[in-house]
Amino acid sequence: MYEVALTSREKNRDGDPIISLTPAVSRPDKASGCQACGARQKSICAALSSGDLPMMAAIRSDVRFAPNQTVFFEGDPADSLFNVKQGVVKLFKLLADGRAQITGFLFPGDFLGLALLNKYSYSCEAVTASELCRFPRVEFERLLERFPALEREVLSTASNELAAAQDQMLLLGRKTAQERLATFLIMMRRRTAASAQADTIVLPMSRQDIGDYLGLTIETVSRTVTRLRKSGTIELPDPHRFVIRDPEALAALSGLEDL
Amino acid sequence: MYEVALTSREKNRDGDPIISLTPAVSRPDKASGCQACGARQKSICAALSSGDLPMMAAIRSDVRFAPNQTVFFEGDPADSLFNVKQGVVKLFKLLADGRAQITGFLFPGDFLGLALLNKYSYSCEAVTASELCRFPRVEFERLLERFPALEREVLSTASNELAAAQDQMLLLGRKTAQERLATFLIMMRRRTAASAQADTIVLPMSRQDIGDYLGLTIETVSRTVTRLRKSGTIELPDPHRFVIRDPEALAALSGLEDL
DNA sequence: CGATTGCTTGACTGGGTTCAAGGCCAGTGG
DNA sequence: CCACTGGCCTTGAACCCAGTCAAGCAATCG
Repeated sequence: MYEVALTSREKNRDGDPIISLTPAVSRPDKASGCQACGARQKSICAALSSGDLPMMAAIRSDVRFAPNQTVFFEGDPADSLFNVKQGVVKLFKLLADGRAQITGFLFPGDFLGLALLNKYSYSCEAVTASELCRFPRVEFERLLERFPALEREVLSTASNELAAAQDQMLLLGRKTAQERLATFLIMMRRRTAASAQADTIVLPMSRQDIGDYLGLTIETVSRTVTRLRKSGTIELPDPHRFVIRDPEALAALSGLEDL
Repeated sequence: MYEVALTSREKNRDGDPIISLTPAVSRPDKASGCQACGARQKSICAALSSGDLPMMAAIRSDVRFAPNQTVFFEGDPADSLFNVKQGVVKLFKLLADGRAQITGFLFPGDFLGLALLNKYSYSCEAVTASELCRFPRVEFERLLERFPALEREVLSTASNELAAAQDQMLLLGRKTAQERLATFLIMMRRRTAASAQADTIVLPMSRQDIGDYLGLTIETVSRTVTRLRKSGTIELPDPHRFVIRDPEALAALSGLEDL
């Protein structure tokens, strides 16, 4: 098993050479079809009919990652695209001195790997133990040509991400710490919606990750969480479990229209 | 002619109803073909062969906008897509209290209008007198279905914008004022590259716009410009004309790898 | 001309960062 | 079983970068 204890941030600080590790736990699994995939309905694969699914199954394989393990680094040759099947992964960019900006957290069903010039323009790391469905780029592009509905779906996904990115720019450029955290909690609640306990959201990422996503330090995240807690807007059974006591108050703080 | 003196920011602050104005100066111009279009080579239209161009020409029309005139507002029905032919336009989002975040400046050849749920998720306003090439959404989508190369090009454009958006998130979340401005100048230089005077860049937008793009106030923009000027990195023949005296120093300040 | 608009500059403030310490908990080893 | 350790989170105190408030200047325009 590879040494994966260091985060990419620390690697960068120490000036170690940045080398993409092959997955520590990899289970090529082409045999298993896509029918049984739990993420299928939520992912781009939904664009294909059951009859066409085997075409996709033929080129895919499963890869697993331990928490904090790197999927790929910014600058790596972008020869794969992925669908998240299980777990949570993060996309991020680094500055030379180690400052990090997480550009997104990806959940089951989310798609990643669009790239230009055949280089990834961001790094990807597992937040929790994760399972990704991998497609070699060349074969995937052949699939896009063959199935316009799939390409349409990818374009739709990209448009979605673009809109989310613009929201995030508004957050990073103009919102206060409290507005950022409130917005974040509401967005996470939307993603987890339709679960049994709609108002309890479990955030598997660390305070550092939340800070790197919201453009804040861990201290500010912690203090702001405390403030929301003391005001009665949220409750914290444990540091990763957020119970939203007053959704309206949270929405009012977030600068968003609705929940 | 319509009253267009108020900016959208002021409109919002004053609580006026937000209504999309029809272009003050509109010249439907379907007759003119696309062959003579100066923006053609730089835009998505380049994906179509000369033989297929008339299909596109048949559905397009020209619209002109005066400086500060609104092309569309966030929330408007997204029934058009546009290509910038001349001038500069900005895309932006507003918070309820008037805080604004510009998510992008668009130059000739740039494409805009991708939207979900048939609503624009951002507003668009002319920075300078501009001419846009307009496509009705429904017809444009038929074109996408008919010409896979065009759809591929749109997807490529969206990927590009996504990468740019991620860079901007890094800037807004983690860079200092000086790093933001240096990055901005370098990006603008790249866009204007290959012109006669490569190191003189003309920025038509106001300090307010630059601030709204970089997540800063006009005062901070102004002070930072002054600092770069006094350090000899840049020179300012006039407030909108930036001469880059020391590109390497600027790159070093920006946190970017190259110019 | 005076008035307005856009940019700059100065003085002061404050929200968020930095630096530092302490608490909590799970894992480990004596 | 308990001391020790390290990771993660929280809290406090001091600081600082960018924001706020205010004034002044140059160019444009009615």
